[in-house]
Amino acid sequence: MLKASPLPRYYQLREIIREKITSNQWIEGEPIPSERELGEQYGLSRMTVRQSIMELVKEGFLYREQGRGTFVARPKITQQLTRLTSFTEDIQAREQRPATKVLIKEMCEADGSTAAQLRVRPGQLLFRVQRLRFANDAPLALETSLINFIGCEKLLEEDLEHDSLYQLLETKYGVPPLEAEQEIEAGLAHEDEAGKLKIILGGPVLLIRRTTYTERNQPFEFATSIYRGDKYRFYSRLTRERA
Amino acid sequence: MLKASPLPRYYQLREIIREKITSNQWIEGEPIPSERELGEQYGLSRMTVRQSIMELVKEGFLYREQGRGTFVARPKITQQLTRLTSFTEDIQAREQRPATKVLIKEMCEADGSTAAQLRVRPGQLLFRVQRLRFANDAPLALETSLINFIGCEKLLEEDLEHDSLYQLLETKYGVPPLEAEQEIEAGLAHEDEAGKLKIILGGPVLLIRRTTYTERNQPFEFATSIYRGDKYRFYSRLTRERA
DNA sequence: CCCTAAAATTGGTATAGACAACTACATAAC
DNA sequence: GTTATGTAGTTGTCTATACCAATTTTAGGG
Repeated sequence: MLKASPLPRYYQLREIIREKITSNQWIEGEPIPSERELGEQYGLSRMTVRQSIMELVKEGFLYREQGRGTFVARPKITQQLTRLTSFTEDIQAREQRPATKVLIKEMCEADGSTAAQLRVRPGQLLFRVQRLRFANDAPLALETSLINFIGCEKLLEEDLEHDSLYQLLETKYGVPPLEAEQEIEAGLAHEDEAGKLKIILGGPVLLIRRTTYTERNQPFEFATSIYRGDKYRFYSRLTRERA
Repeated sequence: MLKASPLPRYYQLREIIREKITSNQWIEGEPIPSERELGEQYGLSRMTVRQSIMELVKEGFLYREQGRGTFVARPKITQQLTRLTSFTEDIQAREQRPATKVLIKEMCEADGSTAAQLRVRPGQLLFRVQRLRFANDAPLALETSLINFIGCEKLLEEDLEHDSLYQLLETKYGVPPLEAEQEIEAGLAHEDEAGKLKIILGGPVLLIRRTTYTERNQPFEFATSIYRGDKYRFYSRLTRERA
């Protein structure tokens, strides 16, 4: 029987199952106990067990076949790399060592397109930070973030080379990043970018534009990043409903 | 009261709600009826209504705030462009006109890395098709697919310039594409690719590798695509759990 | 031995109800 | 006027149950 108070039961069971999978206690391709069995084992109703399992199916850890059972899926890269994460978390998930150098940190006025993305009026004061990002001491990306929320000017005081911006926003400012929309395209490094990323002029780069949302579906960040094409891959997972 | 027989009730209600949103009957930022209200309206229990709503939340059509209600989200590009789709469906969602020219269609033997991806032994006979993909009559991508399933050699007889491969696999061959894992990186066009895509040598391109899975988590396709960097953007949506 | 039919098992859908956590608003107390 | 407090309404969690659909297993019959 799982304890009731701190975290929801379906959450606790989900993490227990996730642990069984990642620690290889439950073997790839093999069935896990049925919903009814798990319910009995942990003293939970079938619907609660079901919620735990369905979330892990959506994340790609399990797959189900009606009438057959629930099975452990082959480990996938995307299980680790498709959550909304900060640069720090992303690079650590890739088992590299992240580092950051702040190039610009200032307040600036929103131009037309930025204002539209962040749903503010043009001219609104935004916090702007440009950071050069490193992985294992090699420059990997040049990232420019424009951030808007009430009190965002306090970010000027923060040490963004050693503290994670997303961490600060979530814990100290009450602006948890919950969702993001990204677009990715291929481009060539211009002179300034090539110099900062230490690649040749015209080298391949990934251009990423991200709008990040917090509670109430409110966009608070619009970020433009340039990643070295030879050192960074982007991963994604797609699903389709059956007919 | 929704009818019982053909499709699940939560599915019917989900599509009703989706329609209310896309037709602007329910307004962006405004609350939709509560779970209990919807249940009463359509003769459904609260948990059934909840399932419909939760799926639309995951797709980005709605967002919820505990204690406040469920609200219509601002329309997002990713609502249309992050499902696992065929090239045809993808280009149509972007409101362009797709076309295809088949360059190679043959059976070939799996090399080591392909065999690992598709979980077969090296030397296994695979169906291989290379297609040049067009949007609005301009070349957009060069795509090479390696496909493995029992009877895949029958694909040699198919007209892959006018029929959708995924459509055929799902309806005629019993191999529905259900999930895919992709990796994306930036590169430069080589001579052969530049010629076929009608871009200059060294132009920016997106390199996409996709492994596609069908029932029982079985990989059946490994595809490598080269997209023109100046004409194609890739979209994705990321989410994060709250702390 | 093989084939068929029935039974058991599994996930899929759906219901009804309960309480908790949270928000907004009205009301009362200060 | 301002601050508590209560109340109603909302989503979040959880239970217990029932039946359906698909598959596997078992039992039986040839």
